[in-house]
Formats: sequence, structure tokens, C-alpha cells
Amino acid sequence: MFSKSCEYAFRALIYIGLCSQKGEKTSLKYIAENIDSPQSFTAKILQKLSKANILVSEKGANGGFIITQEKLQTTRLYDVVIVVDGDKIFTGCALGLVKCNSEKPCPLHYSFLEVREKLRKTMLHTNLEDMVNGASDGSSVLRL
Amino acid sequence: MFSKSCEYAFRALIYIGLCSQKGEKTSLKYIAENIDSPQSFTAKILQKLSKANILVSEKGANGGFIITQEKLQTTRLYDVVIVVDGDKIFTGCALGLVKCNSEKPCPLHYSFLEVREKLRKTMLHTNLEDMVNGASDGSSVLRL
DNA sequence: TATAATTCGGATAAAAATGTCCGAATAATA
DNA sequence: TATTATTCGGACATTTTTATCCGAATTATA
Ligand code: FES
Ligand code: FES
Repeated sequence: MFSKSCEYAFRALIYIGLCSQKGEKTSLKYIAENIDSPQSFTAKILQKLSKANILVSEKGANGGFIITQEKLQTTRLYDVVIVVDGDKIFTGCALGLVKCNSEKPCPLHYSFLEVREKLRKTMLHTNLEDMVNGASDGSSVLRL
Repeated sequence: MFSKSCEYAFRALIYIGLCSQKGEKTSLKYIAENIDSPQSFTAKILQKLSKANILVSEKGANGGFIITQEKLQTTRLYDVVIVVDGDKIFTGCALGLVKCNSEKPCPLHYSFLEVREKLRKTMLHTNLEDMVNGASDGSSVLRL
């Protein structure tokens, strides 16, 4: 459904969120370890999220990544997907027509709209805090 | 959502279905032209669909591809996705955990299940005939 | 039988996604 | 100030996906 980059982004943000809620800054090394992702590749994704102002990075010794409570509450998974994967999944045609539109719908258009809207609503209504809370109350996990 | 291969597969099957319903056999050349896809790449996909017994290919001069009425009715989009893209989209974890399961759910698991199930049901309930009918009654198109 | 039109299958190429490496910049701290 | 731990950013490498090419096999038909 989502690219690996996006999956890593989700997991990293949740982990950073967990730390930030405990007032802890965390570094790339620990992030990658805890979400089971390739370290250098994860670095690129964090840079992107940082430039998109979803998280804050601090350089130098004792540096690392944090995410503010405000961002935890206001950042929806939708925003993360847009930053990392773009909007194709929310707007693209199921059959790959250059543009999905109801004027000239493809044969799957109306059924597919429902799926896409379901996805869109889910991603719009879930913010990072929801995910972090799920992970911190033990009802869900970040790695197997 | 789906790979390009899968998108081409959908479009090709619909076009072949349209021809087959008119009792016409059609060839790679016309398929690629009508669905606006790269010819040789489309060939590979058709071979795969042919091996999966979703369509019938005939070699030699005046050869081409046909799909039986029976297959049009019994083949669901779900089956096409499984053949071309595998089952990842129907079973994979939203966060990329190695296995999605409700015993050890990721923080998005239950919300994501709903999206995935919506997609799964849509693809299970739509067969090729539905798509072909939409395209033949003029209510939808295969290319822009 | 010869020719032409077609699918088949393997090799190769190009592009995109994923992943790694390294030196520079930065900042804490000894 | 020197060292150390860290992010940044660019270059590079690998893998996967997408795309092309070509010769062989097949079959209708002239
Ligand atoms: S036109 Fe294909 S999904 Fe809308
Ligand atoms: S465990 Fe992640 S979607 Fe089920």
C-alpha cells in the first residue's frame, strides 16, 4: 500500500513520539534499532520529515530527534504520506489513467472512489498522537 | 495502489473482454494501442495472465488473445491482483511489520483492517464482466 | 511451399526505489 | 582546545520495477 520509505516514516515518528512524550531526545541509532530499519536509509527519511517541519532535529553531540506535543496532535498520517509518497495514492486512478476524474471515469472509478475515500478518511483522522498512545499503552507494537 | 503491471493488466483484460464479447480476437498491437501501454511490456503481462488461465492466447498469423465469457464472469479483479502483484496489498501490515496479525497489532492495525477489507471486498465483488460492461455501455473509458 | 503475422521466451536496458558510505558541519563536554 | 557524538548532504551501490529488443516457434494464407 505504502512505500517502504513511508512505512519507516510511520514507525520512526511513532518511536520518536514515544521518546518525546517521556521528555527524551533520541538519535538515529536508537530509532533504527527500535523500529528495525536500515539506519542510513532512515536518516534520509528523517531529514525529509525534518524539512517538512514534522519533527525537529538537533545536530552535534547529544543531538537527535524530537517531536513536539503540538506536532504529535496536529500531524495526521495523511500529512506524512503526502510528504513521503506524494498524493498518488489519494488521487490516482485505479487503472492508471493519467487523471482520475468523474467526467471520464474508468470502469472501476466509482467502486474505487469508496476505497480511496475510506483510506483518505482513515489517514486524515489518525494523528501521530493516536499512534503513539496505542504504542505506549501496550495495546500495539512497533516491531516483531 | 497497484503496480503499473497490474494497471496494464486490468486495462488489457477489459479491452480483450470488449473484443471477445463482440466475437473478435485481438492482438497485442491493438491491445497496446487501445489501452495506451508499452507493447512489449504488455506482452509479458499477457503471457502471465495466459499462464494463469485467465485468458487464452493463440499463436501464429491471425493469432491473438481472447477471453471466454465464462472467465469474464468468474474472474474477479482480486484474482488478477493476486496473479500480477501478489497478495501483499490484501494481507500486508500498513507499517511494514513482517506480518500483520491481531495478536501483535501495529498501532494502525484496526483502522487499517477496515481499509484493507473495503479494498478486498471491492476487488472480490467486481468481476471482469462488470468492468467490460461499464466500458461497452459508454459509461466509462479505458484511455484519456 | 513460401511468406507474413503473430505469440513466446530469453537477454538486455533504463528508471525508480531502496540501501550504503563517507566527509563536512555542528555542538556538547572533557 | 581537542575529542567525541551526532546530523547533513552528496556520491555511490544494489535491487526491483518497468521497458525494449530479438530470434525462435507457430499458424494462416497466398
Ligand atoms: S478514473 Fe479510474 S479511478 Fe477514477
Ligand atoms: S499489524 Fe499492522 S496492519 Fe495489521
